[in-house]
Amino acid sequence: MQTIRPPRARDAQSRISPAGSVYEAEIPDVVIRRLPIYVRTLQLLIDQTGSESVSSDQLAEAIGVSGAQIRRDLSYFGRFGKQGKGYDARRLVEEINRILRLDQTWEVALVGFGNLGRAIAQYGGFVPSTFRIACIFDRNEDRIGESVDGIVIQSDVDIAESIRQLGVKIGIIAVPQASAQIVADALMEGGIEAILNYAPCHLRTPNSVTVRDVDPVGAMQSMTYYLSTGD
Amino acid sequence: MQTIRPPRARDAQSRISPAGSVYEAEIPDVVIRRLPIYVRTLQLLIDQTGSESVSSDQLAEAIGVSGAQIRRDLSYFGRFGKQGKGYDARRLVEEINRILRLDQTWEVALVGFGNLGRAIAQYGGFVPSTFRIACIFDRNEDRIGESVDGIVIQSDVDIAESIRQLGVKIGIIAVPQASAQIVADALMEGGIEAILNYAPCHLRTPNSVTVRDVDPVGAMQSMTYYLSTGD
DNA sequence: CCATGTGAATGTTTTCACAGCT
DNA sequence: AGCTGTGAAAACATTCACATGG
Repeated sequence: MQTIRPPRARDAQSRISPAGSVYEAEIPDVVIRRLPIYVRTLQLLIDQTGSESVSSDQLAEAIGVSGAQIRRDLSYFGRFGKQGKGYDARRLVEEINRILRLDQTWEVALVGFGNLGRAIAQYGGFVPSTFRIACIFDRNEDRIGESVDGIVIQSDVDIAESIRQLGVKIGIIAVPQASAQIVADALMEGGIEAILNYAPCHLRTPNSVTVRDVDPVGAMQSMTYYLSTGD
Repeated sequence: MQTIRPPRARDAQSRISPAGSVYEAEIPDVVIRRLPIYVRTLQLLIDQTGSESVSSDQLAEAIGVSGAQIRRDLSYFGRFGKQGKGYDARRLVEEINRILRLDQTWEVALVGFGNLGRAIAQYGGFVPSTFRIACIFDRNEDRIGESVDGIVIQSDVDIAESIRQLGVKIGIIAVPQASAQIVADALMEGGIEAILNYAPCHLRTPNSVTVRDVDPVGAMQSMTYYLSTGD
């Protein structure tokens, strides 16, 4: 997934400088995007090796980045390590989850219940149940009324009202390109703040809405550039 | 899709400097990753507005980037525009497709035929049939032998031999994290050159193999950082 | 005029390298 | 001795702004 318009960090953390004055620390979005990988890999290291303590270089090695990058990234948020020792793995997981606000459950609206939408709904991978699909919408009459896991599929006409009612802040767009902007507009009308966009197109949204594009086809199409000639 | 280890451009284009000496123009991977979006959006503009000619600013506006970026990106590969006029949309599509080597069909190996793998196999979105799933593998006895679109699902034991036989260069990993590296190793043993990785982990590969990670969960987990407080 | 293509400037991200703490 | 946290440097990416040419 490669977002072309990089959403910038709004909602900047404020920090106190040594001199005591308050300044805004604008945390790069590229850093925010890496944090989930740190959490996931820390969890893996805990489960596999049972290690309590992890150094930035150990974590870096497992992820395939540099230790300096991890230290720099974490330094945006505070000081979590012990010199000479490393990081307490379990505590670091908690800290990052707190930073990312993954220490609570978020309800999600899924729009589009075709092949892709169905796969997303069935997917168990939103693992520690941080995310819960609270409502599903489709425009297809045949699908409306059908229910999955106790969730009745609603008409896309109800998107705005329904998500506002439920207070859902995160939406997943799994509809064809032609309807994606219309769906995005409806979600925004309902007060959405974040969109995971599977449609292969750019969504027009204000800066207050975070968008992440999931684009496996684009990823494939860019890899062919590097393939060897001569076959 | 967010690759953390950015694969660097190998296989650099060589160009002739004005003075006549040959130098390597290393094209940034971030540029390569944008090209599919340019093609896709150009196609959209052609279909929707029927415009023959497109300026960098028009294309940029449709994508949500700057015109300068598009001009700079294209300049890595040549001079495709007409001053005062813009780009011939149809020709630019062809040129970029040629650069990306999307002017041919690529056979793909899919590993993992669970929920996700099935969704990928059924997915019609590898649209202009640039990619064709040539073989599918799974480790589950029950699934082996099953056939989809005339493709018989094979045992994962056969990965290396089978893809070498067929000359497949692109693999899709749609297996759980625990098996992902094993599958990647098998694919590499069979001579794979590019991997689209849906497993939420870092794959250890030599630089000669391009990897793109597809990570919708990570994308979601990073968006929560920006959600409004207060409820 | 209009819009490309590109040096130069600017902005962003990563890495280096080491003082300082355990 | 080992590893963090971070200034400073380097590498990388984007934007500015304009000469150039249809």
